[in-house]
Amino acid sequence: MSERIIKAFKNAAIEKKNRQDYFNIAVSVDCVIFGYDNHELYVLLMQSDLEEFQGLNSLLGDLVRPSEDLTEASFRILWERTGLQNVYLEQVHTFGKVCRHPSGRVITTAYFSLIDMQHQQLNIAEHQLDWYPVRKVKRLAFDHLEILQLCLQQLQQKVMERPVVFHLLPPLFSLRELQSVFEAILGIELDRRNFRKKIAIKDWIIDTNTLEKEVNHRPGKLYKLKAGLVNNFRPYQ
Amino acid sequence: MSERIIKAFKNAAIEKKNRQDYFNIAVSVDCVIFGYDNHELYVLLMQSDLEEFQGLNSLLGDLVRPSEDLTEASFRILWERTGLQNVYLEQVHTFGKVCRHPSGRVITTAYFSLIDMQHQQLNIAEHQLDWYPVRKVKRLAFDHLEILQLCLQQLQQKVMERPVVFHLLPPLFSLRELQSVFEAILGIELDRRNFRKKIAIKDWIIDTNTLEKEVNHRPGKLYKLKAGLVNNFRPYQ
DNA sequence: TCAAAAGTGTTTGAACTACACCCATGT
DNA sequence: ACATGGGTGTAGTTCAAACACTTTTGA
Repeated sequence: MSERIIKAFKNAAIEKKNRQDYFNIAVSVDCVIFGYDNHELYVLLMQSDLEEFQGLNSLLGDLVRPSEDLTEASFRILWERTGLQNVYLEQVHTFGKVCRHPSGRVITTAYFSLIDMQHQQLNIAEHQLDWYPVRKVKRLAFDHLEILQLCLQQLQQKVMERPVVFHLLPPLFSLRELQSVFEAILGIELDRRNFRKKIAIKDWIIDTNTLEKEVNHRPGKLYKLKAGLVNNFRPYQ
Repeated sequence: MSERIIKAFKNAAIEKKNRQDYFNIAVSVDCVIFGYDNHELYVLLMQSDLEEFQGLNSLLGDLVRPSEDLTEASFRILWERTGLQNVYLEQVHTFGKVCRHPSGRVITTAYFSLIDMQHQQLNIAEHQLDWYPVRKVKRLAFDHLEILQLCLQQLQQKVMERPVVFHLLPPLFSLRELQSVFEAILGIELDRRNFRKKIAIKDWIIDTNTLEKEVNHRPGKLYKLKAGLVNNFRPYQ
């Protein structure tokens, strides 16, 4: 099998290499799991158990098994570490520097994921996971800080173009909450009236004719995401 | 070394796997090399030498060596197959389906590249390469058609935002040529006056105070790309 | 009645679209 | 002189930003 792969690539002016050489790269995926709560964007991190990175946090990642697709591996990691299924995942970039992992050659494909951290029950304690405000994350193991930053940047770029933020919110949400999510992601304040106009134009949400409850001010209308706008299991664009 | 990698990933609820299992994924890169000539966008393809895909073309790709970065691998392929150096490369996506390669498990990271096909001398004949109009490519080996389409889409999305098209042109070019490149990439016609206004606003190019020569009509002014706008060797965004 | 957030419209400048005529050069 | 593309401006429209007051509810 693997001899076939090497043969299949023999065509160019490459040197002959033996099996050992070509199958010496491990493949992993790392998931940047974003959550939102109370005007703040969070990322789910675990404690690195690598001695080189003692005391540092890292993203949730794992080696990809030969029998699973890259996306399957990401869904598996989310499932194994958090118990979540049916989450939104989007591939961002593959990091392939020779020395990015201290134990050997590992390339990793980064995905970001958006989840409703208030209403999904995570097995957080069980796996030593914790939510950290993205703003405050200054150091991570490996090149994970770089990965986090690129995923955030990607999220920022897409957030106004496509209806993705709704994965961070419960099924029913107020416009105030929605605006707050945008502000947390973009790191800027938005004008309420202009924001509402923009959202109205996008035609992403539906007025449910219900109101917020248990809130000590005038309750806002609750909206829901329009059906059919999101493909959860779309591995790319 | 590789035992260390497996150990390094032991933390989660993964099953113990032996080395064989984890190092059974090969890693390759595939390059979508775009060129422009005479109102048409081209892509550089080679004949697939895999029996499963006899008669079909494929992108230029190769296995990544354990000792080289992912980007280095792409530059190497470009260099080995075309003799080109210093080209513009941008990572697009990593394709990781289990069955995408008939000979075994190979994940591949796709890059696109933009080169000035009129003025760069390629070793085309030597490697059975050829330029094909992107519009006309209907079938390719592996999942390479999908890769090509995604790269084109990415190029289309970026082309108005960032000064990348200039890599498809010689150092000096007329506005007519520039517009033509945009039209070829986007597959639409543009209004000349509006296009010029838009480009003027971007502040990407400089009037060189020279004129086209050997043209049987009124010669256009020649422009050049403003210095400092492009990082060639930027592996992502 | 107060605090806190909900809800709502108008004005201005910038950018985008559509569109037509004269100009410079080679043959 | 003519054919070919080079070069330019204006009017109408759409989009983004700035900005303030009234309303509803709970305490």
